[in-house]
Amino acid sequence: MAEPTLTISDRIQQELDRLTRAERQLAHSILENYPASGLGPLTALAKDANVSTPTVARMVQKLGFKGYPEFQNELREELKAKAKNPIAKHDTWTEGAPSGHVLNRFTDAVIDNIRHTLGQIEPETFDRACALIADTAHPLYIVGGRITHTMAEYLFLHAQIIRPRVTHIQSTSNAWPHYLLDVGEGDVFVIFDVRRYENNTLKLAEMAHARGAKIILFTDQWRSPVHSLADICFSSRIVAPSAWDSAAATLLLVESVISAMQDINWEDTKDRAERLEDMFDQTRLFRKFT
Amino acid sequence: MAEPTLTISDRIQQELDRLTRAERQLAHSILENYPASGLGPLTALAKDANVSTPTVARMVQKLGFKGYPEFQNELREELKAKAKNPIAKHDTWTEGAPSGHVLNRFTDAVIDNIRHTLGQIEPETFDRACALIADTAHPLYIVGGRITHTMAEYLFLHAQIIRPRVTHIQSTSNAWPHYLLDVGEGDVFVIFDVRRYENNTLKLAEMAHARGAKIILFTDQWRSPVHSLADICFSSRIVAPSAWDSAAATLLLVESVISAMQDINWEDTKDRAERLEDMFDQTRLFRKFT
DNA sequence: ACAGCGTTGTAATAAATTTGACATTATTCT
DNA sequence: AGAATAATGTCAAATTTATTACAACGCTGT
Repeated sequence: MAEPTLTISDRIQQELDRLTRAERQLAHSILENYPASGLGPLTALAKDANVSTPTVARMVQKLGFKGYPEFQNELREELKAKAKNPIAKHDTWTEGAPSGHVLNRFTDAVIDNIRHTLGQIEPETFDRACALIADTAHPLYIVGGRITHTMAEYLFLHAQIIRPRVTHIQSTSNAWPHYLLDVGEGDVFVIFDVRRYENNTLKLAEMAHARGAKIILFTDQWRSPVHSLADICFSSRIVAPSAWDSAAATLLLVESVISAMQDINWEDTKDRAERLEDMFDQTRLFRKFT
Repeated sequence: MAEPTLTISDRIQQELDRLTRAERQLAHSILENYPASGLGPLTALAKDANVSTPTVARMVQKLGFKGYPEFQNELREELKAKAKNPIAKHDTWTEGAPSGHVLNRFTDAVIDNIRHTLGQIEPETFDRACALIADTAHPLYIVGGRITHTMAEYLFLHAQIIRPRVTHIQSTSNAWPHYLLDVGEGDVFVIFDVRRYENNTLKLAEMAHARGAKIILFTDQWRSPVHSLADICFSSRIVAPSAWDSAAATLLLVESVISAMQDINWEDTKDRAERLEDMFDQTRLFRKFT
């Protein structure tokens, strides 16, 4: 399908010469605040341009639309496309694969999720969360559920290098109450809970909250019930062309948190990472070369 | 005049908790294509969000507008203001954060990684890999290392729903040789191995290869030594503005594989997923509503 | 100057959108 | 488990909005 790629703005400018006096007046009024003015009621647009309503109706028909509503519809489509576009300039991500291929469809969805997720985050909130997570004055607990424990563990594995006193709890394990024994005022909990919200996770959050712990929640756009207990809540978009959800946007947030954490405690982190390297050397766990 | 500088989008997000189910559904629909969808007729918006028209009317009143037209009016004002604003907003992902903020820098890197990663994949190779992974005629083994076992487990958790005979092996566990006892000709191994390539993983791959297993490798752009044994190799870009690497592109591939797998075995998957739901219902592990 | 034609506005009509009243359904609390 | 309450949808009335018909105006050329 060959996209016209001709915006209404373009079309109006093209026709400008063929338009009559009142119509030109109107055209300029539309272009003045494009596309906002065209999206209001016909009456308002006419008054704005100091022309009569039928002039508006006639002009949109001259431009090839059946009526004003159809004209507005296309304006809105344009707006939608514009919002999507900055990133979607890639027709296909994988060369040689049709745009309907899983890889392309899935990647589109993930990029979209990322954009929406990031768009909803206030940088101050994010910074505050990172400061809390990086604060070594309080123990850090990381909690995940059935699927999300993978994200929790990913965070844990890195947090463990960056700072001491980090614990990973799986809410699906029935041993989780044990961990709460030592929890006190001001301890920090990072909790992951996405769709198919888990009862165990909620109970755990309630108990942690009752003990005065601060809760940072990573959830989806519909928000886990834990969010009412959370001090800070990040909701990622997780929709994907699949029977299951995508964790990609969540992972991006987690990795950003890790990156921010290490910047906060850089001296410590460097030191700890070096000591870790030494220990790895002694265990011969990794290959020295290649 | 003190401008509130609070966009409707902000206000909706702020109120999100106080909104009811149908209203939240609607709110998400508005934010999905913001502000385009809110500028159409109330009727269309309601249909889009699968709620009734009065729900829309009620919500905009809850947000403090006299009626839908007034709501639209403010949306248009917002749009005008945005268009007038000399700073082109959309070069940062998180509004309000400077382009040097971790979130923006990290996201840029991840999108770039995704682009590079996808650009190097041949769709035929990908399809072949998915066919192998989905083929229930052979057992499937999924192997991960120190950090990558989180990706391995993510794949495992989903693969387990989609097909039988899936096993997750952590190469860092010293029990991994046990798993190789039963491995035979044609078994399929999915192996994750990224920088700081692990000796255990390589040994495991060698033994699996010696037994005639097929190996599908997920590695980074520098390629794990396992790649010489692999039938299929995917290398993701993993560079990030951080002391550690980003797994986001790898996760995207994994999720795409999951999506493709389920399409291949859809009948089976559906059946298995339903049975799983039943079992979940019986365990009361998840919340039924909200 | 005035006939003719194209342009524009006024007013009435038709169509649509929005809002309000009420019944039904879901949820919460006891 | 059942009553009370809140949420949601259906339907109809009211309002707004778009369109059409027609009259007035102004320009152009003879």
